[in-house]
Amino acid sequence: MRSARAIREDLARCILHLRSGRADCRRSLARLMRLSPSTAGSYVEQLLAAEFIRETRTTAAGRGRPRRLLRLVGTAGWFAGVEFHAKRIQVVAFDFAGQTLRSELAQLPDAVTTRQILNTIVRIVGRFQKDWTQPLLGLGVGAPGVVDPEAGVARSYAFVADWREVPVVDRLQRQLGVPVTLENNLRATATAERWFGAGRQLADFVVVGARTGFGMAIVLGGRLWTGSQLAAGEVGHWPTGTGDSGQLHDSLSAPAVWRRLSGATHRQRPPTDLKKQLARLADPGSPLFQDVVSDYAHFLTRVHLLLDAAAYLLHGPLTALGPAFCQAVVSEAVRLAPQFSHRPPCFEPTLLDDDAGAVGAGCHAMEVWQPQLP
Amino acid sequence: MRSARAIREDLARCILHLRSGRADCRRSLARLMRLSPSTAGSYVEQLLAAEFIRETRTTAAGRGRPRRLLRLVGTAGWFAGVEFHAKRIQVVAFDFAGQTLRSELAQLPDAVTTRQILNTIVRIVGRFQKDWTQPLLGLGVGAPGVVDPEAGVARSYAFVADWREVPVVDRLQRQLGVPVTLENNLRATATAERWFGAGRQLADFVVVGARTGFGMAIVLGGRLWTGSQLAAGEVGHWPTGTGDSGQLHDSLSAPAVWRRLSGATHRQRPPTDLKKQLARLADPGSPLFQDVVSDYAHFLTRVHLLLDAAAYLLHGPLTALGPAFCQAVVSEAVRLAPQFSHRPPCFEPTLLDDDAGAVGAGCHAMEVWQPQLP
DNA sequence: GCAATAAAATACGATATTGAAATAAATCTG
DNA sequence: CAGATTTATTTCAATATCGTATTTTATTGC
Repeated sequence: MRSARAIREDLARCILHLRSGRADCRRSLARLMRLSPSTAGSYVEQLLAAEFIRETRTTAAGRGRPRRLLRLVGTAGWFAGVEFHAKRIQVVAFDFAGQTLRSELAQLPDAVTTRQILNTIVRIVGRFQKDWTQPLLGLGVGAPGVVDPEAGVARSYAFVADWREVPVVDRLQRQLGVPVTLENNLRATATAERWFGAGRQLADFVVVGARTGFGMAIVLGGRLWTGSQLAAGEVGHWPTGTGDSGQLHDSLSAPAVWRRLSGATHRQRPPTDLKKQLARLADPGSPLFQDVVSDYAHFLTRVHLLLDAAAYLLHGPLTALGPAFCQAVVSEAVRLAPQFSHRPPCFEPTLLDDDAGAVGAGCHAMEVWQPQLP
Repeated sequence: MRSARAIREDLARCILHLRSGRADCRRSLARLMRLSPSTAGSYVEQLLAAEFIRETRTTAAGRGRPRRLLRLVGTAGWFAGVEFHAKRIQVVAFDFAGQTLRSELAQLPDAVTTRQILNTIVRIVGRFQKDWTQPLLGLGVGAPGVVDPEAGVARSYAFVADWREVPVVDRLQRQLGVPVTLENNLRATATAERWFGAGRQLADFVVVGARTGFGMAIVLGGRLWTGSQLAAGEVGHWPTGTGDSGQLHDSLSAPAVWRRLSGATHRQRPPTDLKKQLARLADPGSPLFQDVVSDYAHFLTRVHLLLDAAAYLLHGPLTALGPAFCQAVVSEAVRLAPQFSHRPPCFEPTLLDDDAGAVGAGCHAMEVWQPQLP
């Protein structure tokens, strides 16, 4: 016999493999999970009985007996994902099969409070719940700043005054009555990449997040690395140059790049349509542009020499600078570290939308969900 | 039923837990491996029958029934570990319980060839084998340069002319008739830290290797990170400053630091007793010393902001500069990144000896070994 | 000294997973 | 088109692991 918990875990893993497309029939499940074909068959039978999955047609591709394709039943339930920062809150919902159902973006008032943020989450998700007859299976939250996923507590975030030691999971779980997971928003973005973006093919990659600040989320061997003090990827504080003048935040964040390209002063606020403005300012020939490229290349070179990840995915407004920007950065990196020439680092703008953080947060909820069987 | 392979793996894990001291009785084994008490008992019974472990006395610590302590039988066999670079080769042997049996250091001739290196390994290990009646259970090799552990092939190493695509594992396995593992020598050092050094308590740490070159080995979540192109930790190629002048090799490696402290020119060869010379040159008050400290602090700050590892362990001749050096680096790092002040990065000289690389290589062999039961 | 308490190890029936062989369903081959 | 080949699934007896209850062996308190 095996513990009921272990079996639930295995069944949940089956579902994750089917949802990701890594497996699509009994045999591929068996191969992926190192199970015997008979065990995979028995698991599938249970999941079929519980109506979590359904057998679609059998497709004959190639020689032997065709596979009996398995697909998740979308109507078995849905997951919600929330991501926010001081100014706005993004909520998405997708069904059991991973299909997006809804997406909602709400602006937050100036000087927003912790209370207001949590209430907004509850209100929007509650509305989704009311509009949907199927059960909400889990909610994932991607919060800015320092976040402790294990404890379910958001530790700190500079841009919301009273956001300190917020027991997000406890609070939302109580109010919504569903399992809640918490993760840093940039790391949630990395999870979205792993499920729906370039990370589907990659075991290890880095998300480079250039927004208000500048940070990184690191996935190595398929696992999100949060750091021993929950502070991995805080490269925005890297000192620039050898002196102790500024930090990378001041030169590589989205507002900083906008200022550098537009010639705006530090006092000028970045425009609300930052992406559009950046797209307009992108001129690969200009020395200002090349300065930015050079700084990014120095950064990329160092990170790639240290981590040797398979890909570096750029998120945030700077994607508006286009693939030419990333290509220029890679070229410059190869110049800085000639040994890269053999296989240059893969630094690319993300293919995901702006709701990637919310989607990724929902993915976290999806990853921890487990079926409850009779 | 379970596959014989899966059971062998579980039994091997039992032995690793017992050797590391994480477990010392049936119950603690069950807890660590998430087994039922009865299963743990049955495993222990098998290992006792095969004489891999032995029951020592029962110690009563605390209330309830005292644990029946389990210990590995040292005479069940032994492991060998080899580490080398262009100039010397280090071989160690330790028994099944992890006790060091022998250690041998051999100098290599100038312009040494691949053939000579492999022959030397075979000769020394063969001699060990002849002197020892118990069976050699595995040999681990820690090779310099780029190494592919999965393929068992050493890809390249600049300082041995014909060291390119060397099938180390194949070759040695054939000649010695025992399982052979291969790893980069600095990463092997990290494995030694994990088994016998500061890494015993740590799930994630970084080995900073300042020798002829300057590099890092990264352990995250207990797993050695080799990089997607086998090139993780090659920070020696980091460009220094924002210009494109030199790289960290030129300022942080052991010979470089010796030159900086002693005022020697680039043409002067570092002395053979580098450690002694460095110990003599260590003067925390001197501006030369503080320059080195500053450069190390810049490096540590960046790495710690990126990785947030629990510890950074300095290996190589620079340990002769004493703990004062590391403390100075940490102080300077805290000055560069004030957010560290709350919990400064742990940067310390290793407590292991110079044979750490060889020991770690042997640990790799130990980790992959599996019992063969009737 | 004798219950009460506590922790570790063992006993044993129940059962989930396994390996090997059988079966199923397609393509390929001559 | 029949048989060989290939791949996927199912069958079924064998058994390793589990959960629970029980036993063992110590300390503690009265």
